[in-house]
Amino acid sequence: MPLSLDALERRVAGSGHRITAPRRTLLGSMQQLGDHFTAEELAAAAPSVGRATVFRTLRLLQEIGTVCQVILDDGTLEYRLASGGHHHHVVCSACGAVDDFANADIEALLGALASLTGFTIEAHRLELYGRCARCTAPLAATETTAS
Amino acid sequence: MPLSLDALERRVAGSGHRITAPRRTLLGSMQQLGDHFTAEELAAAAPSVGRATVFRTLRLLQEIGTVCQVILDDGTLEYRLASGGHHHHVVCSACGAVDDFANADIEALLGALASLTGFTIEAHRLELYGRCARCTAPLAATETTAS
DNA sequence: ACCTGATTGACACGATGTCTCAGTTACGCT
DNA sequence: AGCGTAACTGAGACATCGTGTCAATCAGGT
Repeated sequence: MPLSLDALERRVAGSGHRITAPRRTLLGSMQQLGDHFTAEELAAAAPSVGRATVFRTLRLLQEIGTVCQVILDDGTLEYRLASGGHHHHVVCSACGAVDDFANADIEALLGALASLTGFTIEAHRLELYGRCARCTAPLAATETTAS
Repeated sequence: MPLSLDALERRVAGSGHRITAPRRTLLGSMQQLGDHFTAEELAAAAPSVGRATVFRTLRLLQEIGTVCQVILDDGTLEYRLASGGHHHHVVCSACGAVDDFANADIEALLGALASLTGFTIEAHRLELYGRCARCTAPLAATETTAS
């Protein structure tokens, strides 16, 4: 749990938005849901909050950089409390774990791609899919463990 | 127009699927729609084909690698006749142009990221957003691009 | 305590895609 | 050429995910 509820609330307040009971509830639920969650899971975890508010709050938190989207392998969306700053995701296709990473090499590569394509790159998405260390190991040893 | 209708049909047939009138219609419409199109545009361009079939065919063509998805900046999906093979997209946020590119450096970088994250990378998505050469030029004249 | 705009919940709506199912069709086989 | 069968199709109901509307409520500066 890298971010306290307090810190999250301060981020909301600091961005010029109000701290309300539903928002507090949602922030708390997000922490309890852990690493990553769908909008639906969040709505289910906070039944006292209206669906529209769940989506509105998710959008707000994305705008202020407190939450980020993860696009899964199959194209579905999950959300995740962001540690902050620009980063990318690695998603384990076996256990669903999501990790962040930021890599200067990628940003450098984008510069090269800019001249290659003639585009001025303004933004990008990069998502990696694979198996995390924990899920790779048992697979190599005995193929029975998984799924 | 790199791929003839014939070539497209042969790809479908070659993958063990039938050539039917709706599929032929859709392939033709895709070519006429040009570079990239939404499912809805395709459905509108081929009104004789049922909506379900449009989506089914898009899925089929994705599976056999004839069509690929482009995730736009705002998260919406477009489709595109794939030149084939693994590649990435650059999307112009001004005119909507979509370009492909494949880059060995990226694949190399993924190897480095694998050891960095401990993941075994199996797949990835990379989409770039920016302005194509044509859209960058007039902008540079009037206003200096930043960020 | 008061004011006022931000926020909310309920629900209708919209966009995008899938499922079902009875009817049709491609195409390998004879 | 004719047949049989599994693949395919269209129509429309349904599922999922998210947004718009609007009257009621609330946070937080004064």
